[in-house]
Amino acid sequence: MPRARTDGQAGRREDLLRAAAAVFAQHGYHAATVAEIAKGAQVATGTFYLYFPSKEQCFGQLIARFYEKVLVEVRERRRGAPSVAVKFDRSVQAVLQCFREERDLAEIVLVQASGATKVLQERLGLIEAQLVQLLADDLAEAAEAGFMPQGDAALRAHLVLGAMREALVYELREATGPQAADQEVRRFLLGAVGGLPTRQEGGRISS
Amino acid sequence: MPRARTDGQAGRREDLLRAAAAVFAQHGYHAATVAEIAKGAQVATGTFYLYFPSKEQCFGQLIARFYEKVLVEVRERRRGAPSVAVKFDRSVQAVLQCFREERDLAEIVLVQASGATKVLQERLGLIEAQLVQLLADDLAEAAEAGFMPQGDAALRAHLVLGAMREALVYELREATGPQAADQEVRRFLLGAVGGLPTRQEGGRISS
Amino acid sequence: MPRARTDGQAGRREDLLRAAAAVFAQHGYHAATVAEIAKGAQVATGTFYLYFPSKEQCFGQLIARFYEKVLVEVRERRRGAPSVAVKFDRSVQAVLQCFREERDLAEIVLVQASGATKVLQERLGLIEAQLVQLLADDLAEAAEAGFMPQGDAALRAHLVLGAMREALVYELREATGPQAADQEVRRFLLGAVGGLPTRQEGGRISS
Amino acid sequence: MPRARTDGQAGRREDLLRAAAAVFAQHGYHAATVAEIAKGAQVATGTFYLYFPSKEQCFGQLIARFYEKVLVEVRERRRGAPSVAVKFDRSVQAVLQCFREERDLAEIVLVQASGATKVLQERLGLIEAQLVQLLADDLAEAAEAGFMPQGDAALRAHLVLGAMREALVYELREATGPQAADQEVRRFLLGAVGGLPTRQEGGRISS
DNA sequence: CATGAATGAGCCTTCATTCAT
DNA sequence: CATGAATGAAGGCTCATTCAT
Repeated sequence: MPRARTDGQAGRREDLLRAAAAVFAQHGYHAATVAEIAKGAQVATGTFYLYFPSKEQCFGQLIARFYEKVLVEVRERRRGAPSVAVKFDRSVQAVLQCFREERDLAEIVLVQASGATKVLQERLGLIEAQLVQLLADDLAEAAEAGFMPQGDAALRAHLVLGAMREALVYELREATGPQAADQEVRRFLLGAVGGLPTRQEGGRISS
Repeated sequence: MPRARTDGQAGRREDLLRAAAAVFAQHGYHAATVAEIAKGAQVATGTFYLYFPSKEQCFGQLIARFYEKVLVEVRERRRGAPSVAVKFDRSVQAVLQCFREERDLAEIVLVQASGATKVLQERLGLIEAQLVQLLADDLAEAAEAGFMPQGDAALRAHLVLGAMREALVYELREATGPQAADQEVRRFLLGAVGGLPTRQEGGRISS
Repeated sequence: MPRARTDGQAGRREDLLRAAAAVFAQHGYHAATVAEIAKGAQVATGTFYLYFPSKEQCFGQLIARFYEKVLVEVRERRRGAPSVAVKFDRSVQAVLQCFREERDLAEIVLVQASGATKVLQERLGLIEAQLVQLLADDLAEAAEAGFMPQGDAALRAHLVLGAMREALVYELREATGPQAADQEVRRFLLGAVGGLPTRQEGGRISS
Repeated sequence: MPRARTDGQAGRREDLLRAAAAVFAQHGYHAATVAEIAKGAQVATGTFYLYFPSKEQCFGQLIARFYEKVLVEVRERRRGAPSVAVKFDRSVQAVLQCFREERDLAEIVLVQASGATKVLQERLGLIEAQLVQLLADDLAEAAEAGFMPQGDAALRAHLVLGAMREALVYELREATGPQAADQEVRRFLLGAVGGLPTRQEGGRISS
């Protein structure tokens, strides 16, 4: 019996994804049960399987969907940047912002994902690699331009990502005000990366 | 029938911890089974429970034991450092080294731990906090001394830790030569942290 | 939205029965899903229940309809047979022919039916009993006439049916030419039954 | 907690097989639940999986074990038969006897097996093929010797098997006295197969 | 101390059936 | 009549944990 949706317009699928995000974020991949997700979306257990082939795929789609949105946002923001430094800085800002806007998904991607299936981890790895690539390109370009010594750009990109990840987790855990953090993180990363000059961006970076 | 231990002197407990590290590292917390751990230690399943109250506790002890060893090593290395910068640099080096020496435990602490129980995550968080504290103290001191702008030292410490974590994971995954990476990571972090002068340490940092 | 029927005149019900026969034949009673049957008939799942009270009943009707057609055919062919032997032989031929004409239904009745519900098995048993009865009557009559020793005619009829069943299944599986098989089966059964003389029927039996 | 076995000597595995045979025989493959089998063997559900990898495999082993015993018995009985006819007759008798001795397994192999998985059906088919082969060899030999017209020996063997199967099912259902049936079936089959002379065997066959 | 067979709660997943549209 | 999304009971299977030996 197809019970009418409480909500006006959004679909069952969205309800389920929302509920899934909440449950996965709170309990982690394994402790989360399909039953609870379904309950959170106010549907029967079986309904979950009308929209997702499995719990694993649901988790995977949640991650993919979000991370791809991040990538889109990052690429958008980078467009037309006047310099490598700005491009890099904007990428960082875009990532931070995206994650901040979605607490549950941030928790899932940053913390819980590693506890999931191997398949899932690989899937996430593939997407993450794209972001790493963008950052690595910038860093390679910057090194080329003499802003920093030559070196393993990929490793550097990972370092940047790692720092951002931890910053976000820190915010998630400590509920620190994002604005203050933002400045810190950007300064930290720009410094780490060789003191690239980005004076004109957002103004406040120039310490 | 108490089967004679293969090894000369170490105890059952150590066998089990070793086996547990291997199994947890390979499969992650959830996919690891007590049966496989016991098998790896050449003991019966029940024997596992003679040495650990539960799978969860076993995992916890594994993490705690290792991370505390890291802390000890870090504190040791910091003793008698001529400056904040050196103290900080030495801390970073100590951490990197410790994790590199124990691939399985590194994998567990850095990657698999987040997939475990909430209890376990909190336990790990508590220990990690001590390391963060050390780094944060250094960074606060450095800021005090004018080496870098004042700011949220704890956040900065987390950034440092995040970068290190990712560097190690990168090494774990890509099997990069550690030595090259080491230089990169140290330079990255020292740059990030304000260009602290550490010329005399290890020599090779001066780009 | 009542989608127009593809076929010219036959009803939804027939479409469903046809689709059901195909699906049941391919997957067996349990592995067959109502959804797939409906899909095969190009109808919505719910529509299935407009024509059948349940999956079980659908299967039952499929069997009953077909087997009753077999009975009708058998009775028809027996009419006016010059002797018991001919009557018997004609019955056998009729059964073989009917099953051969409907591969799907043959598969269902001969092979898949036994995997179904108890209720269904009983239902099939009841119908089958009618065919057994005809054969048993012939055999009893033949014994009466001295063509074969007295004995359990019902058992003999079952033996005949069993042999026919297996012959058909053999054909179904091995895709043997039916014509050759036909001779074998008839000879086998007539021999088994006491060498009843049926020279004039179909001609080719006389070895 | 390993509860002591009630029975004196037989193993858990046997208990489970016995219980499984009973449950499968009564309900068929699909309607049978592992829970009920376990209950029948007075063990917990999980215990079932200590002895069988799956419900499907359990069913498969049940069938295989029994049918192979049948084959062994048949081969044994055939040894040293003075003629093809006797060899054939003994085979039939051996099969009938084996099935009669194990009602549950007979029900499973003869009736319920076709409702099971495709994998299982193939497995059964493979074993059955061996029995068919033996019979086919006899029939080919008999044809060679001129006792019956040349023809498709494999088909004939299937006919024989089909008749036997149905006879057994008939007995299973009607609870007829086996002794009377035995004579009928043997006479039926020997007649079917060309009136092979087996006077000396069991004496009573000579009609 | 050691063993390992046994336990049983718990979870993912399927699918016949219903009913609001 | 037709639709097909929704339901939810039911069952196979896993594995941390226990305990009689």
